[in-house]
Amino acid sequence: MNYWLVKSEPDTYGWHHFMEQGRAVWDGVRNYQARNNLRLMQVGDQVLFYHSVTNPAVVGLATVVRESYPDPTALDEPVVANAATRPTPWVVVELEPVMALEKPVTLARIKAEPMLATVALIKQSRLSVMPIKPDEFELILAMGQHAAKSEDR
DNA sequence: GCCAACGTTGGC
DNA sequence: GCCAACGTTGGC
Repeated sequence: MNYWLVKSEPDTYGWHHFMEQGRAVWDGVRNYQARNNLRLMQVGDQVLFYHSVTNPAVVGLATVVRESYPDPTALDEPVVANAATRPTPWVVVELEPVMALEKPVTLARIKAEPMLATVALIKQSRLSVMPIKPDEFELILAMGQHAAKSEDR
């Protein structure tokens, strides 16, 4: 099993919206590195759901329920002239929520944790779909389940 | 609202 | 193939 982190702006598509829908087609990714990561996702992989821009934090856990297929929202775009023979290069996966974290793991806490200094979230702040190492994943999840810490929010 | 970092585009 | 200009993302 692999572990990932996906970003979404809460004002555009937040965790609560995701929970209400119960399932999301993760479309609109238009970055090759992020696309490559989508292609590697397998059913059952665990996905951290991160809110960017507004109160940046990991807020929930999701899982992959359908592997990558061509992004239907890309078909209208003038990406490829010969669309008849060459499909869009962009893909989607489908995700379902597993649980909300008891306490959001803020970007500030992630940055303050030495063991998380190498996560792509920090090193490559603009990447919207990134792999997470198992140890890092477990730590972030644990940080989100410990209601004790009082220093933030 | 500002700005730094990054990715993409297009001229040469 | 290089690089400047430009657009976008995302933290603060």
